[in-house]
Amino acid sequence: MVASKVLFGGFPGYDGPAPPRAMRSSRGRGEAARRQSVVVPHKGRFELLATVAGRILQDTGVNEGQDKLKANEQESLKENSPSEIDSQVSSVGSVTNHIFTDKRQSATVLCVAPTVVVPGQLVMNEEELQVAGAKKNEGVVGQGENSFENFRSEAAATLGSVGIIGLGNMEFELPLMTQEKPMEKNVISVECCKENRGCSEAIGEVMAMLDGPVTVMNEASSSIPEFQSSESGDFMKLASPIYLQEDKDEENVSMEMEDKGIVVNEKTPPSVATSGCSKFVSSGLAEGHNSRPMLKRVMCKRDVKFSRTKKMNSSQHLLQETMTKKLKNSYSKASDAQKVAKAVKCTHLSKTSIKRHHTDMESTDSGSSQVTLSIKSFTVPELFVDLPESASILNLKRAVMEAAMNLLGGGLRVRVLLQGKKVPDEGVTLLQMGISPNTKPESLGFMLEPSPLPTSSSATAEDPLLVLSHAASPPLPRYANHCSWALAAIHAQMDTSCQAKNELDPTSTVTSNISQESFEGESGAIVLHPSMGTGDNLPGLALVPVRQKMSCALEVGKRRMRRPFSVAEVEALVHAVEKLGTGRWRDVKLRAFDQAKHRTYVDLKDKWKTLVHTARIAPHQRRGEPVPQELLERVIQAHSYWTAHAAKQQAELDS
DNA sequence: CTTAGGG
DNA sequence: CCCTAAG
Repeated sequence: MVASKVLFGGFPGYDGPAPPRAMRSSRGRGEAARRQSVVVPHKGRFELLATVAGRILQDTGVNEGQDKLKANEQESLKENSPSEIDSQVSSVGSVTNHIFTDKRQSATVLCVAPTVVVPGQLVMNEEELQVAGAKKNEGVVGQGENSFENFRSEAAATLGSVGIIGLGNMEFELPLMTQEKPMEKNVISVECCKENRGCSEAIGEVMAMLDGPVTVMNEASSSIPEFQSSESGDFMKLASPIYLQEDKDEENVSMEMEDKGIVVNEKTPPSVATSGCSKFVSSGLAEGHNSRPMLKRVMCKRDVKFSRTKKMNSSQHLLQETMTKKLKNSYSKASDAQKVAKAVKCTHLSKTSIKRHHTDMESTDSGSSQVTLSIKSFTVPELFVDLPESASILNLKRAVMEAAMNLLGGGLRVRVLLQGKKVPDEGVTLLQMGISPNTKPESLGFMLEPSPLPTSSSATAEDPLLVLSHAASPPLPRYANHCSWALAAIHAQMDTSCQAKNELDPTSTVTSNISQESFEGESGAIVLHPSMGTGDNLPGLALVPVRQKMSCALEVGKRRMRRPFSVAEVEALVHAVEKLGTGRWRDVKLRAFDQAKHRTYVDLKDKWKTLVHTARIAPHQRRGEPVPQELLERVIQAHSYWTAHAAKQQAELDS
């Protein structure tokens, strides 16, 4: 009696990191340095950019066009050797914790099946998916050493026309932390094919949890009413096509994604025992060895609602604009709707929890208790990319990729946090650290920090920290693809969320604060927040700006990301300077950029300097987003005025 | 911490 | 944007 489980890891029904906190005072950078180093002290979530990084390094590519699919595939087949990024990963104590190793791929792959798999980025609707899937047989989770690749290939072959499995579509369970009920609240799991319980019931349960219709298909991609039990254990592949809901409003550019369907943690997830999952995996692995496990697909219809917000003052960031515009444009064009879907899908994918089942652990049972950890979410530092609107999607992807790689720069490493504090001694065992099966999940956390060493040198050391270095990954070619997309999507979504709140008119003297959220992102990261915990109205996967040390850490030695001033910001700056003069940048900051955490008064001062310069040079010599002549003239005016009239006692005028 | 400027 | 001397 093989008990299969369907783990809906991809549907953020979990609790996410703590919600964003209030902002701190708005004083220069000093604060950044003082920021707390708490990453996700909350649910012990594994906020891990490493995840992304890992995916970047090893994941499959997302294809823009079906035609590129094969090319990418081949490319990946020959050049992609997951082992390159083999996990230098920790072996905290006796627990070996590989994250991106090919060795355990067999185990990993098997986990793929029971995980929510959102096939590709191009899936637009069920029909399409079905059609695509009907062309060939369902991809089957492979076995053996190359299972991952096999799966990937097969999935690609199967879902080729609809893209390839994307980021975060797999579940990984990191056997690092002890959790009595690791899955609880985090993964929707359904007992399938268990004893008298029919799969149909399981599906029904899933449907109930997802609050949406679920179509179960067999290998022939034909819908089957009931999920049949298989002796070798069933593997269900869950796809959740995202539907777009057309919105008439053409004016609004910003969009807000609202995927209610993703909020599933409301419902009480069926209790699941880790062991059960492991068993499932292991059993599946064992049995699937000789007989390829059936891969079935369950499609869960989901609606992604796009609600546009009102005005969108010239956006704060170029990418923001570009992205939104792209989205908008594509949105308007029926034929391009897919692009939107792509972005959405990516976002969706990125939100997918990443867990991993570590079957090897089973045998480690030498007296000590098993410690299992499941990664539910990860944090991705903010990325900014500038692109002209004329840039192609590919350009965008590459740019994002570059940004991501740049971010990863010197490498990142994972730091274990126990009760909010870094665990310095990496040789200590979990037991010694008090990480036992009874440890409260929330007491354990992780954070990313820049690798102290320039590159991967630390990898050689026994440094149990996971070190990710882009040195190990050939840049764009194949990893770039979908990961960049995912990141881009993340950013895009974040942007939209910002805009949603940015209803203030920068020109307004009093309320010329630029969108809080958008600027707050400076603090560093956005957390893919599976679900804020409650309310169905809450976007299941809100991106939560998080202020954390990590961002600081990542900033170490690195030049700050370039964030061109938007016209709106320039406007705000000019307005403020007109009023305060050119010698009180602190006040200007407070007055017009109080919420823009990433704009220091020095930045404003510098910007003013460049503005003055810009205003003086010939228009054709200017670069970047063109600043309205009107503004430039005001710059000249204000500049000359204030240089003449020493900053009198204008102090009263402000306040 | 702020300013003011050069790099 | 960064770096820094100065105040």
